[in-house]
Amino acid sequence: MPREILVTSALPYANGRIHLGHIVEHVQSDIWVRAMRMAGHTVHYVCADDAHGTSIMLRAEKEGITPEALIDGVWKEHTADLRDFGVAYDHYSSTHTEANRELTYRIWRALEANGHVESKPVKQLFDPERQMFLPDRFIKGECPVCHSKDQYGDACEVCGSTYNPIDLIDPYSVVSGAKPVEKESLHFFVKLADFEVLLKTWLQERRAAGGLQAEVVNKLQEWFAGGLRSWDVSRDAPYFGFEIPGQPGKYFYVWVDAPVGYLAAFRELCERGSKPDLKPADFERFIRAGSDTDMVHFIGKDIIYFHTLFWPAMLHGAGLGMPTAVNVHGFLTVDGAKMSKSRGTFVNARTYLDHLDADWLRYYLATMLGPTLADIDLDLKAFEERVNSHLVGKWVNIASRCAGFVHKFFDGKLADTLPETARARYDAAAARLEACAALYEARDYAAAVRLIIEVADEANAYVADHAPWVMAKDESRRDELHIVLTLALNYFRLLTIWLSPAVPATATRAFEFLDDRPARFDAARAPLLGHAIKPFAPLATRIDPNRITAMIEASKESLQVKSNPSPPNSPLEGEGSKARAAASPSPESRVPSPETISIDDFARLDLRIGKVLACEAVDGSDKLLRFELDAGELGRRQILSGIRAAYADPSKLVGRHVVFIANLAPRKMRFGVSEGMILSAGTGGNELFLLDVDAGARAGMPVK
RNA sequence: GGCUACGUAGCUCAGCUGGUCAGAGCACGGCACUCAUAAUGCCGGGGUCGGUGGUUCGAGCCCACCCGUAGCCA
Repeated sequence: MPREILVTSALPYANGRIHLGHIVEHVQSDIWVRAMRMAGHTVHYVCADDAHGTSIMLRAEKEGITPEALIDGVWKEHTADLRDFGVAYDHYSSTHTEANRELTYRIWRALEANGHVESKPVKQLFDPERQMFLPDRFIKGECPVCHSKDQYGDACEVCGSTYNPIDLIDPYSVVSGAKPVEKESLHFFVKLADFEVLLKTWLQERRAAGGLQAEVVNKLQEWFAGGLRSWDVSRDAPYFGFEIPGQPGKYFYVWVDAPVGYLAAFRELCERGSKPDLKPADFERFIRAGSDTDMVHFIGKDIIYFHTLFWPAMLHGAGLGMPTAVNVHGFLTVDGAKMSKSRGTFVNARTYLDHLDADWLRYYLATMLGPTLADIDLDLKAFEERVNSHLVGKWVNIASRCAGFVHKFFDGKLADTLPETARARYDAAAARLEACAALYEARDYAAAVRLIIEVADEANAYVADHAPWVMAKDESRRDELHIVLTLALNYFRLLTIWLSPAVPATATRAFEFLDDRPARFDAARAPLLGHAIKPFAPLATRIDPNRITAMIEASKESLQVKSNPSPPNSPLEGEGSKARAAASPSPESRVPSPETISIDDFARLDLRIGKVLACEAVDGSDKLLRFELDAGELGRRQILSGIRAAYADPSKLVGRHVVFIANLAPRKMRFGVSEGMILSAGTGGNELFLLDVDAGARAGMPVK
């Protein structure tokens, strides 16, 4: 039964660029939308920039422009990035629109009228210089637990503890540097507890219907167990956002109007009349309670809370329909680790596009994406191999190896009919791939692609078994040859149809070659016969690994911010590891080893693993860094180490493991006692590299 | 700290309600083929399914504990 579905992706924040983490989500939803359309459903696909909040206000100020100018520029960039990744929104709006203001007000007034709003005074830190309340992330100070300096107001990055910004020692405003003062102000709250029963019912019902993943519901049970607190939805001026009606100086917290932005974008789409199947009146039909249309959200696991508690509660409280599904995905890691600016694995969408093809990443992501919220890893080597092998070696290769014969011997035309055995073969493959429709719908793209590639293997084996290049030499076998080529190219068409949601641009080129434009999965049921194809041109090229390397290099943020006219091979300028490797002496030319020592001599050294708890430059010294190490059973160690020239940003070292000598006699220095020595490789100066240890090692472990 | 996931061949992952479940792809080795973007086909080596106990006639699959990883704690 065809459905009418409104699909959204989480709104990217207008205070930053689109990066590969965002792309996972937009590609996931885009593939879903394309697949659902090909299955015959009517889908409306919208998104928007999330344009409000303190961060945007302050950044605009810093750049000396209005917030409107800032978000306008970012919008242009975001939409171009997404478009070039093949993500085809019907409409991409912004939360800073009149449509959104109206809808936000409408929902708010309904919540108020239904008695779901309360107000009470709240004490918060206030910047007396800037005359503004400070969000947690805009206050820094010393951690009340481990006493690390310069920690944010919500949590300590060194010891991981969470606290209230009021508990920070010596807090200061990130905005002005002033010492914040406590100040009271009236805040407005949505009484979430009013919706507890409703939400529990909704969650169970959605879970049963497949609209929510079991893991998500589990997660939410925790929050229910703790009781639902009222949700603080107001912020005081100055704030870039919508003023609360009837409350001058009070603004809606950005998380109120952000999800409403889904609906506002959809309303704009309805009113714009750009889609023949959508009229202005459809808006109310979609959003009303009890609508038979669907609303499906795609989000990351970090914002589950907002979309499964606040958002449905707001909608219901305002008398509107709740979401049909909230599909949650995990985070993207690169080469098994969190994206890192210094390693160059924090890649902006545009940087990727400057070096690589969008469909390559879309394909790789499709092979990794499943219905769970497991994180997905972009393994750069696997990415290269899989794209080259699957896309070029298996899929496109089928067309590439057959096209020449068809043009040479048959004037570019496929056979008019397939004999029974060949037809049976086609039908079996087509029937097998129909399972992909359900897999796409269930967001198990990885399973769908696995199936498709299995059939591609089958197709290549078929070609190899029938060896058209042998038949081609025998004029009496022309008909036989024609059949083999026709079936092989129909395999190719079949695969292309099912692959097209994942790799739309490449599929479009493939269909141009076939001179065929199937819009539905249904088209795969009947093979293409008696049909002329176009000359073959390469549909997809292999990934040159150098381009991946170039992309990573381009993404590296120099650790050394200040421009230091250093030698070209400075390790701090974009790593330069290859340059160093090339410059290092060959094994043959190595300096002769110093005299040998006995195992006992070595045993005298107590080498240990230490975890860096804190690291900072020592005031008054231009060489020293002060380390605080977790040495496991040995407790904590303070070590002063002269490697500052090589590690300009000591905070980046916090959390990593180092190797140090634990039984070196403590040494009193001008800046304190150093209890050991941290090992690093290199010749000194800025040519120093801390030793690393493989994952699994723990603080305090002996090194032997 | 509490909670929630996850931990299967070198790499990325499949393994449905416990009973050919020890698998696939890539990588690697050998052979074949030469139509094709050195693409394709066939064969092969490789894992005590994180660890330890337990439930069961039988456990990657269920339970407990431990270790490791990730995330969440409004």
